[in-house]
Amino acid sequence: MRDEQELFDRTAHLFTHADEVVCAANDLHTWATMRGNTDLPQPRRPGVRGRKIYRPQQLLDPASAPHLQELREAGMEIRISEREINETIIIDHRIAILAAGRGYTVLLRPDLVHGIKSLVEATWRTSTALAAYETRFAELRQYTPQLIELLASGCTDEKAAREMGVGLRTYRRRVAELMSVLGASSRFQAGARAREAGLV
Amino acid sequence: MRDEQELFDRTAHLFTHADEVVCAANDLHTWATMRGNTDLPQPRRPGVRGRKIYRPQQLLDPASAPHLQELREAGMEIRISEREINETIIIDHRIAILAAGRGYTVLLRPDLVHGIKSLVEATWRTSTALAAYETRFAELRQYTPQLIELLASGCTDEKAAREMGVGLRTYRRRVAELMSVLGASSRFQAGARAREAGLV
DNA sequence: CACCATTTGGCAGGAAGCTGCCACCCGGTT
DNA sequence: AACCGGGTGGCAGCTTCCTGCCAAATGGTG
Repeated sequence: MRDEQELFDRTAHLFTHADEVVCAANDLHTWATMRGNTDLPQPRRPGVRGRKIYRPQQLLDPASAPHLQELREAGMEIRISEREINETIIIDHRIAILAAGRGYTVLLRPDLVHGIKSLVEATWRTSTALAAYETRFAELRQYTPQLIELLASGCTDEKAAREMGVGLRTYRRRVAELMSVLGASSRFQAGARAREAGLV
Repeated sequence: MRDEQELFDRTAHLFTHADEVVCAANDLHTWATMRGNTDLPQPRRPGVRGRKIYRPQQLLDPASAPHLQELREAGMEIRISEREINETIIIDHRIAILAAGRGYTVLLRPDLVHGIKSLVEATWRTSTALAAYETRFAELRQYTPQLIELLASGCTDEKAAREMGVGLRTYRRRVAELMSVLGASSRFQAGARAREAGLV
């Protein structure tokens, strides 16, 4: 298929009957169009499972916030992947749609779909729930990157504080703050969670 | 294709001319057979890049050690993925081979291959270099899962040591050992790397 | 059993991390 | 000017973490 319109026209019926949809997207654009035409995966029927994988950039883009909100309200599970992902949709374990160049390819062969599905599932598992990101990260992202980088570099608090031109007390205060935000009670835990959240 | 033999017969020439091979396998069996018939990806020509992704189980299986050794000597890059992966080979960005059920499928369409490749690359990136594992992981794995779990739980060393029925000194020794394996000089860093390696 | 290597864990002393207290500086308000 | 809320950072005292040292336990070997 050559463009989104064609994809949309020919797959809309698949979505309306789907019991399970997994969808990975590098940018909102792809599915935004579809959504713009008709709220595609929505309205969703109860008992239907929908999952989406996005990239962190989406969270920083204010324009996409409403869309995410919409999806969440529709009961979608949303995760964020730090890794580059290929645009992919999998429907009911039976149908796989891959973005290829600027067209799309629909795969139906069960064995192929299964293979692709297992790859997507792997990405899903290594991704982070949106909630873990969003909750307090938006406001955190402004001043913590350097802090986390220093922490992750493994140097002592003293060096780190000097590095960011701040007193030891202040540095530690910020670490404590960060840990509280991450809900961590040890630095190891904090490190794990930071990494989990893709902040490292 | 229906079985390994057929796959082997029909793809051998691809390997001998390949400049880059990426390969993911859940068990050695798949490619072991091929290797048994003729040292397949080997002998490898200089300048050729070969990458393989395995599962941690391989490291525990003594039978596979020689094979891994062989691959490494052939200059293969080997990584370990904590995640379930689908058997996949990608040759020169042009050809993808997927295991499907008990047969195999060879894909040639550039767009499809590219899509699959990006998925495999994502898995590659989230995987851990064999070296990081093997060095001391084989023997470490017996008691580190619990250790990491305790560390990640955020409790103090004292509680953790009691929890795993071991002296405080021993517990800390193990933590130090783990950190050394992870190449971390702070617990935060260790947490981040452990998470990165999928050990959490 | 005696002998060895390895592992364990208590102890001690030091390094790093944590936090309450408080004085200080700064921009905004009254 | 006096006042105030918020961020800063030195200090002190405490907890936690780190590690070298060594004695005791453990587990094979000869």
